[in-house]
Amino acid sequence: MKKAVEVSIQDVANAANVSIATVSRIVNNKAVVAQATRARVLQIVEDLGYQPNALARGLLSKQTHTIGVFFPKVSGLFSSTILSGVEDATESQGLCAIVCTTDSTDHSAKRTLKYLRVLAERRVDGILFATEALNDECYSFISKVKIPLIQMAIPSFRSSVAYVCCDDRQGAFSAVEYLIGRGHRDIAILCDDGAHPDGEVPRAEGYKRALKSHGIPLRPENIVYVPGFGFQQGFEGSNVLLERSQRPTAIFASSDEMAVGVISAAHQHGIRVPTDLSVIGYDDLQFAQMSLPPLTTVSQPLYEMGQKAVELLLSQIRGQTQVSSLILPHRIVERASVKSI
Amino acid sequence: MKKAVEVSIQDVANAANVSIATVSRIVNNKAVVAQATRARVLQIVEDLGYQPNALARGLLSKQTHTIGVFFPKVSGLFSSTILSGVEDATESQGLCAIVCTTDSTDHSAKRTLKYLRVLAERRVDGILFATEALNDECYSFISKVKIPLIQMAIPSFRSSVAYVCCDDRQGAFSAVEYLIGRGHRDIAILCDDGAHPDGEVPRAEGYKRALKSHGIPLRPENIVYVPGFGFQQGFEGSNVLLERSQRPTAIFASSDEMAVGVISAAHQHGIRVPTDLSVIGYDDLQFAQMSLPPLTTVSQPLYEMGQKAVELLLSQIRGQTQVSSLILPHRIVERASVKSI
DNA sequence: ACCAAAAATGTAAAGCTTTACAGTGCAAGT
DNA sequence: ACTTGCACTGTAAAGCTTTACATTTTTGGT
Repeated sequence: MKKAVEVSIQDVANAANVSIATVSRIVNNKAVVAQATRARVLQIVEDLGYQPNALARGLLSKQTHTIGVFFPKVSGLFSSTILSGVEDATESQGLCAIVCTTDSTDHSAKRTLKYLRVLAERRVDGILFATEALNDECYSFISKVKIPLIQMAIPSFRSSVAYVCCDDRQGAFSAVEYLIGRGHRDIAILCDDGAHPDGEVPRAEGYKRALKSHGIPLRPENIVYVPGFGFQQGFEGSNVLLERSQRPTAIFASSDEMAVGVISAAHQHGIRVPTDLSVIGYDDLQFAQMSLPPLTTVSQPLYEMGQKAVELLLSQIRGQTQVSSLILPHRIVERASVKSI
Repeated sequence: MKKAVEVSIQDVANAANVSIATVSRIVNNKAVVAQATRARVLQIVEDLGYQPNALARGLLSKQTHTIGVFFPKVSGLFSSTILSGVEDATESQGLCAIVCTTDSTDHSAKRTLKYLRVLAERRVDGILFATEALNDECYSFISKVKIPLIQMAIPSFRSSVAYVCCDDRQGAFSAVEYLIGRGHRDIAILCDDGAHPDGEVPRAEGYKRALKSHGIPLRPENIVYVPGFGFQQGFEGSNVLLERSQRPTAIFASSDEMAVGVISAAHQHGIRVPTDLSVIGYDDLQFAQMSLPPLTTVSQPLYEMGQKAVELLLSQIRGQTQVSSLILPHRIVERASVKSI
């Protein structure tokens, strides 16, 4: 489908009996032009429905006002909340955001690399990378083509790439300390075994520290690793905990989804939450309020994270200079899934 | 930040001692070139890290391989599931998707119009519009600039714009019929009062028809309109139903979110679901499985909807000819929130 | 009325591709 | 040896802007 009539700056210039330079100046409000001319040209722009061609502009200015945003998957509240922040920020800054999904099952990062190539060809101004540590091949590509990059929701172990996230260790620490403050001593944790950039599991670390700092001995069987952050993982992972003779009084789940998995499993075992078992989640996604009982959880400011990431990226794009990372504060939001004992 | 070294086709041509035409031919695999030349040039492309400039390409070809995707908001499972389908389809077709949020509270559609202008300047190949009926100003803009357009998840009342969605009336009919089949007679519906393109509320229509076709008299107080599809609306809207002396035995909620709102409200009233009250939802979002009890609901293939919409859009882009709309099938997925009586 | 300076406008190049058309060189047919 | 045709490769235009620089017009001072 050939676009019907592409009206160009030349057409406007002809119709107005001026040169294209003048039209350009008027459209971009750049230099001073005579009032009369301006009015006339503007009228013609209107009549003809002239739309400056962003491609030609970008070709010249070497700026596309476009960024790419990567998520492992986009169909989930975690990603989409971040994306929402990103989109609001880009919109208000006059940028466009291209969504890219990395497909975390694809270990060779083929899809990511393909996207990266495409974005490089499109000369995007920058890239936001969420949740997943960047593999080496991808990273070296990005640094070769010199596209500004910010990581979101996960710290970067490469000093050359800035990030914005929360301190998971601290968040976990707070969560466990909260439980301890409510009188719990036998506390289990459900966490993802996914490899963190540092090779550790920060939420498990925070858990251990909280216990230690309160002089509570660590029962190794209270730490259960599961493959992922989903409902299913929470459900299955908690079964082993719930079937134990000496059941923990509280479970710290590494995500809200897992937490509601735990609640479902408990329900199936006839264990009441929070009467018989306390549960605390992580993230504070929308459905934390919607669960029964409403979930007490560690709130991460995901929306702001998206916004801030755009700001950081922008200052990197404009400033050239390496920008510093940002650790956003978490906080506990108390609802009804934890009982004091 | 000026991009450091933009290596162009000319650079490659120089390094290889050929003309840019030859390089272009090789890079695009267009015409036949000598084996030796091809190899040499390819090597140099590699060495120099040449990336063809998509802007220049687009300028010439008048195709950007980019589409814009509009949602009222993106931070919710409904939108993000559709988006996921869209993204998968675009990725596999070598397109990029720009996400645009319309901000449904903005009745003048200022944000939408701004985005539309931006997308027009970028010469996107097409536009996908989800969930909301296009207002007249936006529509006339789109048709003026002749950008192919497909609507998703909501039928269009303009014959010139094709759409892909489910039949809500039918879906509601199925839901209510399902309840009737389980012995329910006193069935309430909770639905959004938002203006539909046709000015009717299709899910309420389906509800009425189902009742009628089974000879069940309609109790007007069993239809409650609420402003929106959220948890809160479900919660509050159901209160009036639950506090009635003669409580309905089943509630059909127009969305899963509303349905879990209903369940929460019921819980607060000491009413057990499904023992004392049956609830059926709509959409089958991720948390329908996660609720307690797991939610029986009308499943809409949102992911496929996104995929199909891309296909439709693409055939409109390529084919020029007006494409036909698509009604996707819904189905009931039975979980545990409805009891037979 | 004339000149300098200021204001307004025009010219042309550059930015990077693709592609129609025009070569060039060589093998094969006569 | 000459022509034909083929396989390759090069030239240049076009696509749409922005902008440095050049040119024209206007203004205002004397």
